[in-house]
Amino acid sequence: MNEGMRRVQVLLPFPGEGLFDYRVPEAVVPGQIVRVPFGRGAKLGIVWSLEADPSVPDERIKAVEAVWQGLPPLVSADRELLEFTARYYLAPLGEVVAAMLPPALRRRKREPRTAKPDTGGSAMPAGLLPELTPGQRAALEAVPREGFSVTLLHGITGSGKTEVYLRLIADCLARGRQALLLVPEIGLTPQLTERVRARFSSARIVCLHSDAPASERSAAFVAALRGEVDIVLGTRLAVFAPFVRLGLVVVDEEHDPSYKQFEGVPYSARDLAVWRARRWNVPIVLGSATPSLESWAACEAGRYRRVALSARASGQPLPTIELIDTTQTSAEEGVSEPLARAIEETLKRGEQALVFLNRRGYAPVVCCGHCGWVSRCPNCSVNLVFHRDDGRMHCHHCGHREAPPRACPECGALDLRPIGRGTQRLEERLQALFPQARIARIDRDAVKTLPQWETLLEEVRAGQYDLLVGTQMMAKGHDFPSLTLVGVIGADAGLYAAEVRATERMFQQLMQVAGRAGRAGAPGRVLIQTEFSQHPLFRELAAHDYAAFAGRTLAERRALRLPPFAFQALLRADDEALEPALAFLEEARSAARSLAASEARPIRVFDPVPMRLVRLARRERAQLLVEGDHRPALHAFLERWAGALRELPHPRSLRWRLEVDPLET
DNA sequence: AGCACGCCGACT
DNA sequence: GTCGGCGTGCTC
Repeated sequence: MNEGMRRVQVLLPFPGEGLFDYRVPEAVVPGQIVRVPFGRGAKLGIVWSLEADPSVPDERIKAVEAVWQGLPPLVSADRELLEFTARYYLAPLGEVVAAMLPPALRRRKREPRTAKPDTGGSAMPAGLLPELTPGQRAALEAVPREGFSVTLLHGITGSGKTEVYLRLIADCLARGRQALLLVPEIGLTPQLTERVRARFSSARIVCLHSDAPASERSAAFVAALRGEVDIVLGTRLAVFAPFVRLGLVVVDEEHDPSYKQFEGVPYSARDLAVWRARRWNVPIVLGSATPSLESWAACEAGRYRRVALSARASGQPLPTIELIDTTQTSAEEGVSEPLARAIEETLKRGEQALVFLNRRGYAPVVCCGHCGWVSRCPNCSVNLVFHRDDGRMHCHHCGHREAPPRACPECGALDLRPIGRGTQRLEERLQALFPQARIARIDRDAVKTLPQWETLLEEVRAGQYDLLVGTQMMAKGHDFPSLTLVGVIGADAGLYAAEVRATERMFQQLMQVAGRAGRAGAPGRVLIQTEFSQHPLFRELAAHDYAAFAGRTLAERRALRLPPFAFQALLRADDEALEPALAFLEEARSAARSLAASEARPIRVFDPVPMRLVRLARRERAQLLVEGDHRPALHAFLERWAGALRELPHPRSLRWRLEVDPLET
């Protein structure tokens, strides 16, 4: 081996473990960013260990192309974050580092130039700060500024959680430390981004999210690695942003399912954020009006602190929430008489109303009135949704579209009807009821791009619309000053669903959408149409009593040994047909049973079953659930099981993946 | 993931 | 007779 060179292990973004040996100059330390020859090309990697793998002969070892000396090495806490992620989610390390290194940076041939000496300076808040409410002041006093702690900031909508985050961040920056602020979706929170920028106008802030231009992501990563950043604001992928002096982590809307990654390594950014805060020994704040039951239970167990903000910052009362029993009142074309009357009164007062229906399109299915034929997707096990705008039937899962047949393909009858209702049909109905009203429909079909969305939000705020029809896009934290009425249609879907988290989701969504009503001026009113007005969920919702909902639901989960009182992993398999997928899972189950037998603590291995949405994009899907009451024990089992799974033979066309802490089972 | 090599269909 | 399909195998 060459003089002055040593052999080290380099971690590369790669589908497997990604650890390869290279020769490097003596001075190299772990964490250093290097560019290495790989195959015919080259890759960016991280010096991982000074211990090389002796089984690879020296003559096969290449020398690194360049050590990017201008970049400080990734600190050990952040290297350990990658290792933990790989271990916890049973993913190869190479795939995890691929989630961290921005693609544009990986493509770079040369090291990025040393940055302009950016004035970090004071980075202190600019201008006059809003006066804190007593609740906010108490919350700020309750959050420790040093050492690891998890605080659940349970603040009702409009209670001023953001102001608490901003003060904590200011405090963190004042101590010369960096803050990480995670948000569910940047696109949906332009207001938060603006507020952070306005408040810390002299701070170095980077935004990290998957829609950001590649070069921007790359530059943000480099700046963060160099410690030339005060605040990292971003979506789930920002949980991997490198830090050099992290001082605070904030996860806004911590219950939001978009913290969960589905493609690639199936990680939960919220959970990793907590791990990261612990490793860095810094406080983390999880904020939500409707916390996840996981976090709520952690408070009950004394692992997290809970701080409540229970009054609106404006002093406004919470909206009144009333139910409309649709078994008693007919809801013609979806809009009941009491709701129609309430909308009319609202419009008369010159205020805005929102009707929430979480189903886009015109009608969820087209049906033959003669033989009962229904429009099915050829690729998925779902009905095709009729859309009025292009007059075609759409699959909301695989994107398939087709024109509706003139006559029934089964019986030839000329009696095809759109059945049920989506936002387009609701809009039509509302326009018929209120011909003068200016209606905006807000769903993914009407709002396709971020600029479009921002323009529309602006127009709504400027009062260019009287009546809004929207899906869950509408539910997330936007302020509409003259919106005083919210109507909810078709809220019952989650109520008796088999999904463990269906009611939790539904409660969260209803509470979020209810929070849109009456934020600035007049008091808000929420009307919910339901067939199940006696369900306790609605009583709790009407009382704005999240604690009651959480307490009742957690008691149910405890009794049934469901999460968060059990830990789960889900093995999914898909293939062109269902049988091979089930056969693979059957083998996997046998392996699991024999491994589980030798575990000290019980591991429950369930039967392979077809997934609820069994066919998706021409593939048939099945799954197998395993559960344990003790997380370390489940993990010990999962590690052994994952090893066995990799040895299991299966047809080439079959794909499988193991998901730890699945959100949906 | 890239990017080779490697054996079977329609074309300048 | 070639150009090119993507199956599978490897990368320190």
